[in-house]
Amino acid sequence: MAASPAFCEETILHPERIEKARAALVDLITAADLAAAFAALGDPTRVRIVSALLEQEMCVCDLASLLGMTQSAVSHQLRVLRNLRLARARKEGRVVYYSLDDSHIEDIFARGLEHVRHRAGEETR
Amino acid sequence: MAASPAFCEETILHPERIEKARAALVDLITAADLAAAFAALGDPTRVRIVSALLEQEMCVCDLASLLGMTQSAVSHQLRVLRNLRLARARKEGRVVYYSLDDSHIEDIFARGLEHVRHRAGEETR
DNA sequence: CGTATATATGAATAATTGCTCATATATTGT
DNA sequence: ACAATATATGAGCAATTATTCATATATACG
Repeated sequence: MAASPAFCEETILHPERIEKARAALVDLITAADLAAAFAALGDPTRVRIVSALLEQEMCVCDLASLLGMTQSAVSHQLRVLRNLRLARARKEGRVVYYSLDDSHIEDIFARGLEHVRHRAGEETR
Repeated sequence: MAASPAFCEETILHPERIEKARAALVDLITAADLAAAFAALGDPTRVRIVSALLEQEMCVCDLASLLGMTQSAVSHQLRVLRNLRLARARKEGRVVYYSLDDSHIEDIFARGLEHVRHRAGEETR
């Protein structure tokens, strides 16, 4: 017996901490979903899009003009936000208006801003 | 006169919305900083590390054991979190204990979890 | 119906990134 | 000083991704 698992050859210093952490650890699926949601905010272009949509809903061509980017590039990024339910599309004729999907996004964005502005006040090195 | 800017050939549907959004739009530097912070949370491994650190501070080898990953891989990811001030290192002899750097992170993480769990309740397609 | 406009999308490419392996640094104990 | 241990780090590779270009879809207008 004692078939030691081949996938973990690591040293263990605090078994009780590992057990405690294992209870709190998010499962792989949740971790992947959560990472995907944060990754959607992990791009400067999408951050700027979200900051614009915080103010009001906007159509694709206005966003492209605002950001100084091509319609195609903006559309691709909007799809990312839409697929992850960070943004929502509303169609009116041939114009598609995008807005933020739920209030979680505004909260998360605001906290993120607090974090980087707090960090900006530190001397980094 | 009328030197039309070469970087924006896009159509404009609502000039007043663009002006309003321009006032709210985060600048490029802030967008990059914010995106970097979110991108740090945009990886499943780092999400799991953060979820473990929500419970208590942990050393590198315990984290490696918990996650079933090599010490090197975990150390690399911890550096990302540390560089962006999401995690903090405390050295005690040869053991380095990591913890979350500030309460923003816990808030952001919790809101993110709400978002994905809220989404999980929807029928996606 | 045909033309123009607003948006979406597929393919291709360049840049970024997560992990592994090997090795370096730092600390403890003998 | 030497060996063992905990962590950090540089190089390399495979996978992912942001943008561009070309084109497709959809709606409005004549």
